[in-house]
Formats: sequence, structure tokens, C-alpha cells
Amino acid sequence: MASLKMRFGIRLKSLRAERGLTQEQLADATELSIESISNIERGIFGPRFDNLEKIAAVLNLEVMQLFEFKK
Amino acid sequence: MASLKMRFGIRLKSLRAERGLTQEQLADATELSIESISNIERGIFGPRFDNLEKIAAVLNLEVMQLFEFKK
DNA sequence: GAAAAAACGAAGCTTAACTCTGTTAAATAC
DNA sequence: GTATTTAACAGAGTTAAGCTTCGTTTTTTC
Repeated sequence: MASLKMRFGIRLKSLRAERGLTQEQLADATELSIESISNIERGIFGPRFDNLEKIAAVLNLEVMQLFEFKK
Repeated sequence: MASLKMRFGIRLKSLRAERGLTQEQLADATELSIESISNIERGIFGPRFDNLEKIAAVLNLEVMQLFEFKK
């Protein structure tokens, strides 16, 4: 199975799209660079815990929901 | 509210205790040091994504369940 | 086919994650 | 009530993941 980073990235991309946000808008709101958002969504790296919190807050979700994906 | 690191640590400690594992046993199984397990449980730091996967695997849980805690 | 959005590459920085060693404190057992 | 085990805690060092910046290419959308 794909790595957690990959699955998380796909999940994030999906959640962002649902909300009609661009990577740039999410980057601004989370105070991350657009490049970081891109890297996270492509599974290049997984965000640190502090950024997990920021991302969930911007998407108005519990952190748990960011990890809600099929096996 | 407590930081995500703190809440995660409390959750991990609880899940480990449920299974009757010591920090040392969890450390061995995840190939982390006992000190890292202790630091994670106390909210000193949050594990990286690769270690999140290992921890979930050892506890026989989905990663999502590690983030299942009250607000 | 222009414009916007995202993928991709490479290189450098920062700092959090992780380790090691050692000491203290708390819990469990005997 | 003291051994033994377990966990908290401190400090110091390493490493590598996360993050950034800049620039280019590809894809999407309009």
C-alpha cells in the first residue's frame, strides 16, 4: 500500500478541492509556502504536528479527519 | 486547549496501556528508543509520519485512531 | 492560446525529531 | 519496606525531515 505520506497528501488535496481553495490560498491561510502545500499533497513529505493543527483549523476539521482514508 | 502533541501523547499512552505494553516493549517493536516513546507520550514532540505508521501498525490500529480524542 | 494553477527540480537552511547517557521518582511486587 | 521495574526528566549531540526560495515546465481551465 501507498505510504502514509502519499495517502495523506491525496486526502488533503481532496479536502482542499472540496472547499474550492487553491494551493496558494491554503498556503496563505496556514502560513506555509505554496511549495510546502504542493509537496505535502504529492506525498514528498508529511507536515509536522504544529502544521497538522493549522491545516485542520483552516479546513475546519478535526485532525483525525485528515487521516480518514481507505486502506 | 492542549496542543496536538500533548493530546496525541495522552492518547498513545492510553492505547499502549490498554494493551499492557511497557514503553520499552513499544520502543523495541517500533524501532524507536524508549526515550522517544517517553517524549512522545509526554507531548515533548510529535512523531514523524514514518513513525506514525510504525506505531499504528504495532498497536494494530489505523493511524486515524491515534488521533481519536476529545476536543 | 492566455492565464492560472499545480508539478517538478535543485539547493540551502532550520529546527524538530531522534538518540545516548545518566539521574531521579514513582509504581508494583515480593 | 525494600527490591525491581517502569517511567519521568535533564542535558547534550546528531541527523535528516520539513520547510523555504527561485526558477522552469506541465497541466488545467477559461
